[in-house]
Amino acid sequence: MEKVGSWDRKIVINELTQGRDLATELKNQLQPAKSRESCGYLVEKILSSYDNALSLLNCMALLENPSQINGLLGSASPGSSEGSDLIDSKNHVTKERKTLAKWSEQVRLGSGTRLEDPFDDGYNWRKYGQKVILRAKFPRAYYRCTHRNTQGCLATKHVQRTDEDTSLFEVTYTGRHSCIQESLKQKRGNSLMLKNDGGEKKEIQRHERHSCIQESLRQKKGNSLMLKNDGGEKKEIQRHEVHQEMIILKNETQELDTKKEIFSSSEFFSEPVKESNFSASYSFPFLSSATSESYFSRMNNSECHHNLQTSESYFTEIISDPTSVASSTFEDLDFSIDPVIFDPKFLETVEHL
DNA sequence: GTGATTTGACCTTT
DNA sequence: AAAGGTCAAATCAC
Repeated sequence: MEKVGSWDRKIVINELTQGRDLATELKNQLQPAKSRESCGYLVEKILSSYDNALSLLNCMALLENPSQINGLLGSASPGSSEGSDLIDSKNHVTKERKTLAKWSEQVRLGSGTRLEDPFDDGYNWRKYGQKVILRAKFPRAYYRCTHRNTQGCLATKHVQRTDEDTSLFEVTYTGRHSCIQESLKQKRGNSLMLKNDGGEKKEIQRHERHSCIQESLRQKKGNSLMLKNDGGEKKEIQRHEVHQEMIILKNETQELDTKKEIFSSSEFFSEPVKESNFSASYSFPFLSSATSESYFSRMNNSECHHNLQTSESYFTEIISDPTSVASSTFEDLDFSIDPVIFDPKFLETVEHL
């Protein structure tokens, strides 16, 4: 456990460091009054970093004290663990609503705008319910993220048409997205393509690049990737440089330099509508279609993976194979992680989710 | 056939 | 206990 703690600590330190850096960047953005959208994106990233750090700290506390796991995962009694998922008598999962991030905004339906347009916030939502609200003329519609099952994203929202102004809608969001959205990249442009062994392409959004690269790196067995600018000039990044991208695992200053070199801040945080002058074509021969979906379906209800945008697959591999932890997963990395022995009761609990 | 929506029932929160 | 929130079977759309 001790080793896991020190390993996770690196991730937490990195998340907090990233949050600080993003806050600094936001500060710089605010000075010349840059676009609202880029500022909003930065805020989102900052909050996400802090969420990740806090979620990790919660998980670490659990791993260090497995006796808490019953309270977290199995008990239906409210208030057993802050922000945790709970399982009710019918094995349903409910979230303690009061502990989730919640905010609302008002959206006006302009003339010529289709009804669904104001709610197209770039994320994919799936309607899961509608409810008549007391003293409200119009029913409230409930949506959750389409990627709830596949990526374990717990973001939800509800949309309520206001009584006074029928063109005005109040949209209340609960929980931030921990998923990678397909639609956002189309809206904002500056996408890049990932190609796997079979030639199957996967497009990723500009702001998703870093996490996506990290995800690809986690899949191991890669030697290089290619960057190509508008002039067709290619730049190959070798595997040892790729490792520098893994700020999640190695919190060193040189990797920040590498990141800046690939995605210079001016381009990375530029106006979303502008096309990037540095389109990238990545080829990851090691990018497989393997996902942690089976894990998500089992771990879907655990705070341990919620919001762990950058480390969920680590937990996946650690937990899914207790007999060969770490050494196989990270065999090509520049560091080693000592094997971890999990409490069998913990693994049993996870299996039953 | 697959994925999204509808809707009544059930659960949680206050 | 009432109201809000979620689930899941039935239904719809493609």
